[in-house]
Amino acid sequence: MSLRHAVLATLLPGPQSGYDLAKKFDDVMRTVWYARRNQMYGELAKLTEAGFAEEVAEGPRGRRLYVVTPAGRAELRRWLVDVEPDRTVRDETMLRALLVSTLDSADALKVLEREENALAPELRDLRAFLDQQAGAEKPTDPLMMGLDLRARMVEAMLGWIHEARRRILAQRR
Amino acid sequence: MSLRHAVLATLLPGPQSGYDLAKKFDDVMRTVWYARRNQMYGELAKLTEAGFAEEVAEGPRGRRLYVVTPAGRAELRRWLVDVEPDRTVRDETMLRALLVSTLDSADALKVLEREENALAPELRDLRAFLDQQAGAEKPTDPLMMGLDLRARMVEAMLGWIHEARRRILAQRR
DNA sequence: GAGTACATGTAAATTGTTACATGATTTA
DNA sequence: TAAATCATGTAACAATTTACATGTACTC
Repeated sequence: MSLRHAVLATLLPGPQSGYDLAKKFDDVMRTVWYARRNQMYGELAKLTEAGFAEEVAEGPRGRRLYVVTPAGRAELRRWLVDVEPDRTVRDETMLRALLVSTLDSADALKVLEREENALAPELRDLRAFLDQQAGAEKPTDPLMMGLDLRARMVEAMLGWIHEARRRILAQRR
Repeated sequence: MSLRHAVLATLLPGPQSGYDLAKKFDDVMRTVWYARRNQMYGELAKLTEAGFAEEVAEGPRGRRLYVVTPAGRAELRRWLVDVEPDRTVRDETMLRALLVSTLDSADALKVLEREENALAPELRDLRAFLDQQAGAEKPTDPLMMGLDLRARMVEAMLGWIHEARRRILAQRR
């Protein structure tokens, strides 16, 4: 049940609506803990009921703004520091990578190329953004740290793709 | 719905029971697509109903052995080659890494250290196994390729942890 | 005034988790 | 013969996905 804490942390910077959070999940959280728009509203309701968030204002178009309560901050800290992490993984990209080796070499190379074409531009954009932000005031900013981690992950995946291709081509002869 | 294809691929090498598959998911698939023991039985039933697997024998203790049918092989290939991958991620380790920056520096360093202590031995074991297997006959074996990918991912995460620690300590002064 | 983006939800179906139930065979 | 491991499942609950429903404010 990590969605609760992902939402709590995303709400931390200040009063935001479910819609605002959904956008942040699409932009920043997507590569870490994906969630759909309609999950936000349910989670905000549960968070409010539990006393970890509260509604502070209503804006135009029925917009409801929430903030994290002190109890919510404490809960987030408790979860990060005291709760033993659930290290189980469910990553379709990795699963597909693993299963590529069940294909014949032509299919395998095709699939690997598609992955590379999806990941290479992402890494380029990440690197460009991070380089541009280098030397900024806040090097420990969650966004910066998160994007740096993502860049390292994508780089590792691309390195693996090159190695996989090399092995498949070597075995062909 | 990747479980279906993860099970199909795991069943590929030959006749196996739900129990056998569960063990493989615990050992090898754990770092890619985790699934519980009791999910296997349900998935095998669905796979059989869909014609992608079939029961071929009964062993001792009610052990039921399944194999992948030709239709199952075709389905696995179709999914890998023709179905656009779902690249959404849900990774608690990455989520926690991102949220570490919401903590004060003492807590953050503590949490980073715990992660490092969990990952460093895993990487050591992976490297030892891969080095030992280097030069084996089957360099494109799914297990080898999967472990190589996992090693690269863990390495990337450890690199990020060191960078995160460096930034936190630098900001302290 | 039309189109776009904003904004919040609900219902049904699927997938995954937790807890429990049951019994067989092997090994010490 | 007791304990460990093998072996399959079900029921209730929680999380997630998909599809739908509804209406508001801004911008051209």
